[in-house]
Amino acid sequence: MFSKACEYGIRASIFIAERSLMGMKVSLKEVANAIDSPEAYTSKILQKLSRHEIVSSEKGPNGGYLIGPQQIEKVMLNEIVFAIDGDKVYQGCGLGLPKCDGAKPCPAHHQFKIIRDELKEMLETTTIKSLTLGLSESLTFLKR
Amino acid sequence: MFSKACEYGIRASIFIAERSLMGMKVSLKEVANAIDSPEAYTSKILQKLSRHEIVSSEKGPNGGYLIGPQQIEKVMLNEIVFAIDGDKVYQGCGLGLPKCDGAKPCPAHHQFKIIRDELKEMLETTTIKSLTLGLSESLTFLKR
DNA sequence: CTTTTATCGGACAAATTTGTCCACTTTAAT
DNA sequence: ATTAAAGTGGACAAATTTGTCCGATAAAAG
Ligand code: FES
Ligand code: FES
Repeated sequence: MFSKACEYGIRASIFIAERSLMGMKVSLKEVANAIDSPEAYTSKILQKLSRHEIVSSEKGPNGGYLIGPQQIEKVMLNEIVFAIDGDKVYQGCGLGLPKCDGAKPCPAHHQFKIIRDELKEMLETTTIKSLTLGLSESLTFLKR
Repeated sequence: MFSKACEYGIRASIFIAERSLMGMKVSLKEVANAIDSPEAYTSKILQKLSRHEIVSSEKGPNGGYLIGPQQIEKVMLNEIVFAIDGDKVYQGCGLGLPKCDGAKPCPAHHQFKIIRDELKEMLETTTIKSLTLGLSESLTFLKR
């Protein structure tokens, strides 16, 4: 569905959001450990999210990543997907034609459009914050 | 959503099915041309579909690919996806955890499960034959 | 039986994605 | 000021996916 980079990005954002809600910053090492991802690779992904102003980063001792109080209410899943994977989820044809185009559709356009529209709706209405809810009670997990 | 190989595989199957319904066989070259795919790569994919008994192949002069009269009524989209991409569509976690597992779910499991179940349902109930319908009237397209 | 035509399958090559390393910058603490 | 602790960013490496080449195999036609 998404690239591995995007999966890491979402998991990382959820973790940072959870800690930010508790008023904490987290280091790269903590993120990588929490979501079980390669540290340096995760760093690249967080840089991208930082440039897209989805997460904030602070350098120096006691630095780390966080999501500010205003941002945390607003960041939707689709922003992270868009920042990392671009618009291929939105514009891509299920059968691989250059672009999904209802005016010249592939044979499965109708079937795929239904699914894709629902996925889009889900991504656009799900906040990162809402995804942190089950974490502290161990109802949900960021690694296994 | 799917690998490129899988996209080629579905497009190829739809094309072969359309011709098979007209009682024709098609050569590798015709397939690759019809779906705008690299010939040798398409060959690998058709071999895989052939080994999974989704399409039939015949060697020698007047050889080519076809889908038999019984098969064409039965082949569903999900069989092609499964033959090429395996069960990652079915078992994969949306956030990249090793396996989607409701007993130890990722934070977005609920949201993803809804989408994935619908995708699964769609793939399992859509026949290749049904996807050929708009082709001859140029209502749908296998390449652009 | 030979030739021609087609798929089969293994080895190889290119491109993309994923992952690593290290020098650099920024910032806080001493 | 100096040092140590963090993220930054560029170059590189490994792995995976995508794509190519070519000889082997099978079958029909002459
Ligand atoms: S054209 Fe293929 S999904 Fe829309
Ligand atoms: S565990 Fe992540 S989608 Fe089910």
